[in-house]
Amino acid sequence: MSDTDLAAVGALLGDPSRARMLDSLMSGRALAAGELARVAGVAPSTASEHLARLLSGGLVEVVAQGRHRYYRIAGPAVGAALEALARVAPALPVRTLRESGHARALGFARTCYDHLAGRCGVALHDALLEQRWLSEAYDVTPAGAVALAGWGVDVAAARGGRRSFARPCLDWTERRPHLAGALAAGIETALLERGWFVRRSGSSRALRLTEVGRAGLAELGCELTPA
Amino acid sequence: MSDTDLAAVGALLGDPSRARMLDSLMSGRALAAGELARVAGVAPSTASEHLARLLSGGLVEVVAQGRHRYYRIAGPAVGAALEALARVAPALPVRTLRESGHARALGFARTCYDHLAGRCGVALHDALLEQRWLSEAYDVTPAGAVALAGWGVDVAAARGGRRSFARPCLDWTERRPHLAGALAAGIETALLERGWFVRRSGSSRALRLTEVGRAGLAELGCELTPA
DNA sequence: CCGATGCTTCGACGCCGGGCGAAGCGTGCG
DNA sequence: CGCACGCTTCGCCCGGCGTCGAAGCATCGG
Repeated sequence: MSDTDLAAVGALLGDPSRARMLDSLMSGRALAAGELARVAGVAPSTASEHLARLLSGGLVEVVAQGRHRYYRIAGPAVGAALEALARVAPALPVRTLRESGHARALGFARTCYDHLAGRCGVALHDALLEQRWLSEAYDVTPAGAVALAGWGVDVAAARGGRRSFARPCLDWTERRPHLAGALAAGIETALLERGWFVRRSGSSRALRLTEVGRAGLAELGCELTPA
Repeated sequence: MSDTDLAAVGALLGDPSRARMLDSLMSGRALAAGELARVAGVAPSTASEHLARLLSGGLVEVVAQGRHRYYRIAGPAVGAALEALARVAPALPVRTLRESGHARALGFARTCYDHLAGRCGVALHDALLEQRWLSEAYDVTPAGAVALAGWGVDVAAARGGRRSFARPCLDWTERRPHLAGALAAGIETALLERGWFVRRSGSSRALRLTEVGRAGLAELGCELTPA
């Protein structure tokens, strides 16, 4: 009847527990089954069944390490689909102060699969173009190559893979583009490495901008409202 | 707990009946509730409930016309999400000869939300670049503007909207890009208008290449295996 | 080796939601 | 004006799936 089984993958995403797990994994990190059980708020046994389903559905992949099994998003296509879906999903009404704080933090800086998003992500995107580190065709300029290398970004490696090098990705909170693609992933890694951002404890995707990071972004000409 | 309600959208897509409805609507056309009930294979009452859910979830919108209510995909963002999801969804094992024929037809030519996809879509994409109607940055060249105007494509209108003008979109059967965006939608409309393609009866998305269309594509340098 | 830890499998339970037919409501045709 | 038609709402049934705890397997530490 149908060509692809849209319903099957939809059903996988349709369960709140599984959705929370996937949302956590959208940080780009691989998480152990136990941690995923905790973020989903279910018993380990329940989480295990969910993960088995996600696995056989091809949405996540697993790597066994010792007595832990680490799960992660199966590939860029899955990440892209989740991004696209999140853009459609309506924002939940904010209920508690805690959630409100969390939402504000997400709007300011978060990871989007494996790259930087939120107001910081958009600001960085704009700055990279403004400073001509990136051309309008989203290619790295000679000046940009030097500067990015100074940040510890391996531009050549980002260009190597099959994954798209760099592209704009519409930010679902800002409604303006941030940078996505292999290069964006490399930049994200480098900025975490350099301590410009740290992952907020207790939240899977929210990031905190450090003083070092704020100074670094300011040097690029990024204007950021405090938080 | 969560920022967006991924699960809510997923649950909407997770039901086979709703998925079939959405798949039909991915043709870009608006369909009446009764037709959607038929393609989903459920009673009108059941279909009505599904449509009410899709409506309140913001995935479809409705326009009342006489005693019919026509439903269609709510917007480009929803279409993009469904496309991205279809790329993740595994192809179902083909069970019947009829389905096999259908699958072959889909692989050859189909609509992807509102533009041309499948082998024909990829061939057209390649030809547009090859003939330099489109630049490598996916902008229409002067020669392309003239030629497309001859097809009846309103290039200026496509450029006007907020929607992206033209961009590559990875084809999930060919694993090579076809053309998407406002321009692609205009081209699709023009080619249907000119009778290069006709919608296959009984299938929502599959297209049949006419003799006129085959000749036209050949003139562009498209090489197409028979079917 | 034996216990602790992390994860999965199994069995049982409960509930949500998809299914239908009948009835209600609005529109269009004769 | 009244019947026919398209669609939705309502009440009901039932199957599927998410949930947990207990038990079964691996791996690591002593």
